[in-house]
Parts: sequence; C-alpha cells; structure tokens
Amino acid sequence: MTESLVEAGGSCHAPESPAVDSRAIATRLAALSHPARIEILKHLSASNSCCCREVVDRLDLAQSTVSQHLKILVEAGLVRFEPDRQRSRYAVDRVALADVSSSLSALVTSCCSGR
Amino acid sequence: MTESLVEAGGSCHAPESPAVDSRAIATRLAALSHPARIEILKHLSASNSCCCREVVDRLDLAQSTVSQHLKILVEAGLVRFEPDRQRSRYAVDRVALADVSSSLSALVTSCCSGR
DNA sequence: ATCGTTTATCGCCGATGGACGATGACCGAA
DNA sequence: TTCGGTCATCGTCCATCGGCGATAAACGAT
Repeated sequence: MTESLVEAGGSCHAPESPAVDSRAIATRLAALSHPARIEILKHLSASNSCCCREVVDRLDLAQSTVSQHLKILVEAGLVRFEPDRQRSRYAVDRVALADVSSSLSALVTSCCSGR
Repeated sequence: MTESLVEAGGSCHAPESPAVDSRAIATRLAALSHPARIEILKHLSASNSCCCREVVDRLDLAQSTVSQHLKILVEAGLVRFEPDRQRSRYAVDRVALADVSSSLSALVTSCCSGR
C-alpha cells in the first residue's frame, strides 16, 4: 500500500538518503498543527459539500481567518479546492490525509526499529 | 478566543465521536512540525545514548538551538530526559511517539469514514 | 440596474518561533 | 587548583503566524 521507504530488519541506512524526508513531513504536519485546522478538517469530512461560510458558522472565527486556514490546508495539499460559481467548495483530500498519516507512521516505525 | 473550538475535559457530549481532541493533537504535531526536530528524533532513535553535543555535531546548528529543540521535544513528551553528570542523555519515548502516530491515524480514519 | 451574499485578499498588529552569541554552572582531567 | 568540555538559559534579532476589520470582486436575485 505504502511505499517501502523504511528498511526492514537491516540496520544499515544510507547516510544522505533518509528514510523519511524531514522537511516534507514537517511541512505537512505544520499544516495540521493548529486546532482550528483540525476542526475544519473534521467538519469538511463530516459534510459532503462545504463552502467557507459553512465553516465560519461552525467555528467562532472571522470569515477572513477561516479563509486563511482553508488556504493553508489547500496549499498543504490536504484539502481540494473547487471554485463553484459563488461558493467555493472545499473537500478533504482523503488520500493525501492518509498519506500524511502513513508518513508519520513510517517515521515512528523507523524510530522504533532503528536500534 | 478559541474556547468554543474545544471544550477541554468536557465529557458532556461526543458520545460516539472517537474523541479526537483537536488541541491536544495539534500541540503534539506542532512539536513534530520542524525538520530539525524530525532529524533529532531520527538521530536519537539511531543511537542508544545521545547527548546534546552529539546532536550538535550531526546537525549544522548552534548548540543553543539544538538545546532548544530538545527542550521542545521533551516538553511535548516525545523525548525523555535523563540528566547524567555532565552530559544529558536524551532518548526517544517510543510509546509516546507511537501514540501521536495513532492519534493522527485516528483522526484520519474518522475523517475518511466520518460521513 | 441595485441589493445581498459569499469569498479572497489586503493591511495592520500582537504573539510566537527560530536562530544566534554570550554567559555561567557543572564536571572530569591534568 | 586550573583548564577544557558540555549544557541550559538568557537576551536579542528577525521572520512568520494568527487574529481581525475593511475592501473589492463575483454572482444570484430582485
């Protein structure tokens, strides 16, 4: 299912090719490291169609703030953006989200079996 | 300002939700959302005993910077700290690390099946 | 046409993060 | 003792984040 980036069993690891790209995973985790964005993700996944306004109604944040958070999530590749006529539609990219999770899982696995 | 996002400790509702605490997971992911800290985790897991100096030698960062990152990881509960006489010993808390991973996994799962 | 709604973006500001050097404390060795 | 090495913390600087209001653009409805 996931890419086999982690060496299994072997204790030799390449010096310059890390099992997980620290910068890549840190960037995506940064997009997730805000409670409002987690809430947004949960709400997006709970309803099929989400416009910005809908999220604004749920969270107690200004519209501009929510729009900013949505933009961060889109730029991180975790949320897909589809400009409807008037209302933008936002939807969780479940594949990308699962990929982040598996990346972190790979990091943890490599940290736990790294010795 | 963000009180309405999460009711901390409140167990009055969320009867079937898998209790994905947005603030808790965001905090721990924040500790992981920096490439230097990911690198530190990888180095800590690769060697059984790691003092601060050892990490400084590998990463191209000042000693004070590395010490700060280590402190952040310790405060997040991801790294255990054991003051030796002269050299502090840092070690990955593999259980805590696995817990973060499973928390994110739970969030992703709830986002993917949350409809 | 105007009005109302939704959205993205801009500017601003306070708070935080991340980097560094300098400093002092601690400890082992000479 | 002194010297060298290690470490945590302090202060400073700069960049970014996170919040808001205001604004303009786009669109539907009237």
